[in-house]
Amino acid sequence: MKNRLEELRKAKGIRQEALADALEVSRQTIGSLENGRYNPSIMLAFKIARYFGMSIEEIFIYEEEDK
Amino acid sequence: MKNRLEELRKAKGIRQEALADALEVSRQTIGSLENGRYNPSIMLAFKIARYFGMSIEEIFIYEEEDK
DNA sequence: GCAAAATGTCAAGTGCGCTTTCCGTAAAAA
DNA sequence: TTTTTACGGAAAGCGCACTTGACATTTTGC
Repeated sequence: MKNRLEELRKAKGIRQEALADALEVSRQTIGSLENGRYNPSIMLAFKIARYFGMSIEEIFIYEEEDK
Repeated sequence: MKNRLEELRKAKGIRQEALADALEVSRQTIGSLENGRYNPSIMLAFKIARYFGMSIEEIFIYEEEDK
């Protein structure tokens, strides 16, 4: 799964830490999502989508081949 | 988080086991989601949405308060 | 060039999503 | 009544999402 987190965050001109605070998660979680180390839980995905005023599908790109 | 899984599954007239097979998860996972015992991972949410031809937001209803 | 700010990343710990296995119950079929 | 079908639910185990903490590296601004 790919995502547009880094792109969207930079478009807002905020730091990882500020986004983390707004979403009530740790800075490491934001960094890990941006770098694709793991996928968000669905609750966090909803929070992120709401924060950016977009749908989950617009931010997270589902890719078949999973693993 | 609430979801419309049971409603959508019944509208399709299929059993929990058939849905589980289609989504490549166990029957217990479907039952647990329908009864709200836990939330799906975002990968499973994407699979479910694709299976029903709907968006994640149309199937899973995000609710603030939770735990 | 230097210091501070922002990000990358590792390690250890907690909790949950999902699995397999097993048993209980209700309703329909026989 | 007995058997079969569909669902509910619990227990144990595994891996991943997320945390705190610490340190390394890159980027920014003076």
